[in-house]
Amino acid sequence: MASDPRPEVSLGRRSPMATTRIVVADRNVITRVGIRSILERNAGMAVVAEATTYDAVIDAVDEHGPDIMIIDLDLGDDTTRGLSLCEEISDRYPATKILVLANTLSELIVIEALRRGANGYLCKNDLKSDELINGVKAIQDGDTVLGRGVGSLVAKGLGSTRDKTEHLTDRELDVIRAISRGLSNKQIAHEMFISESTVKFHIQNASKKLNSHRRAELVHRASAAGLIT
Amino acid sequence: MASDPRPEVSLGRRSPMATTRIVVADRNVITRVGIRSILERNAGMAVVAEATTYDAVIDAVDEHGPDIMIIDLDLGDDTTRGLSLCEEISDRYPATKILVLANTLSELIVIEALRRGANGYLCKNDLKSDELINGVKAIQDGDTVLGRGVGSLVAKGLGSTRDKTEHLTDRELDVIRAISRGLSNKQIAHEMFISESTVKFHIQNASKKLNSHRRAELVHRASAAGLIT
DNA sequence: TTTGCCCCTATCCAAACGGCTAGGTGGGCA
DNA sequence: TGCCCACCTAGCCGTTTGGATAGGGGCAAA
Repeated sequence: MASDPRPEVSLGRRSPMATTRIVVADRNVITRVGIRSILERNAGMAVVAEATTYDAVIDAVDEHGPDIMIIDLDLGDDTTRGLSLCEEISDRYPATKILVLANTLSELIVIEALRRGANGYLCKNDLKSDELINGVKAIQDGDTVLGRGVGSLVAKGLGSTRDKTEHLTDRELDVIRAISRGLSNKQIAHEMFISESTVKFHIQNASKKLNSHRRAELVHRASAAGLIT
Repeated sequence: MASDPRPEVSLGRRSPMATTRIVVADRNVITRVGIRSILERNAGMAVVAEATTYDAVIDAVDEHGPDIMIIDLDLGDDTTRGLSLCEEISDRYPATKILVLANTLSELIVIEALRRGANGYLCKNDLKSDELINGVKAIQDGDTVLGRGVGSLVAKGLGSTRDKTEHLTDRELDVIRAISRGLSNKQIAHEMFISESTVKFHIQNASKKLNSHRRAELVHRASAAGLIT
């Protein structure tokens, strides 16, 4: 809990004696405790609050105005809300840097997160302790940090996917979710009160965006991207 | 690679009142550190080793013969190997209890894990610290522990799904993976050196087992069950 | 006001799919 | 030895798709 004040070297560019105040948002205790332990082994970092829901994140930031916000986008059942959260925080508290700490690596999400104000994106899997610590430091220094694999993924997709990816629209997502439940176009049309043609239209558009040619692939990609559950 | 930066306490031989010796297997440092912190806040529990790969788990168990093995099935890219691991450990070291600590809640995986020798299944999401600690204690006492939500899920599925679920066979999984890549039956047939009929055959069988009627749904269910990535 | 996006609809056709029945092979286990 | 099971193949038929093309209406930002 209490950070042990080990006199570490490299106070770097930051002003001496300044503690980096961090808020951690993750629905998973184990992860929260883990992050806290790793960071607080490091002089000058203190986790001042933990949050487990979207609303709690807002409250925590309001209350503590932290230097860094470490957040797992997947707090509830909807990653999209996590993204909005990035936007809201970076709008209202430009001084608070945001580090996304994700379970999965998805190009779509990375790009969206960065567009909405995230300053870094690390993937929990195979992350090393010092990568986390250095990432936090770098972000505080104003850098943008993309973890191993993340950077290349984004770079690779910048030319090709980025322009056409953007978002899937709400209707497109609805349709994909319906497809994942095994419904036919006719059934989806009936359920959504639209014509079968429209269903096909949405599917075609979503397919172009996710670069797939079969509904099964579409579902898989959307699923892998965390867009559907 | 280099494991934890904290010095381990070696306690010599196990005395009657000895500590519970625990091995933690998870590819995620944050999680490993978190589990260690939570457990070691508790007198009488010591994490004696950490492992990040399937092979390392075997080595660790060989070397330490722990009382409890806490494992995330999803160590590599193949959950199935995690399941085999449960089987191997519980065969070779019946005294070592196995607690599965999963990211996702999947009926199929829970049942498989239990059948293969796991003594408990907790879901990391929304898990509380004391649930973890109490779970470990209960398992050491010989109980089987199913976390909140897990138990009811299994119970609900016992009559319906269990008999027909069984396993998907290797070929069935191969086919599903191919489908998720957007391949047509013809393409899959070509890729797997079998006839289109056979592809359809595997799909039909897999569909019955996962109770789906459309390949898109099949992919989604397999994906949700962690059977494909 | 123009532009752009999202949403909706339509029709056409070849290809793919699902659901079925009815077989054949080889390995492992009782 | 016989049975079970994973695996493989075949053909049929109606339905569902993918892909393309060609529109119209509404709403908001530029």
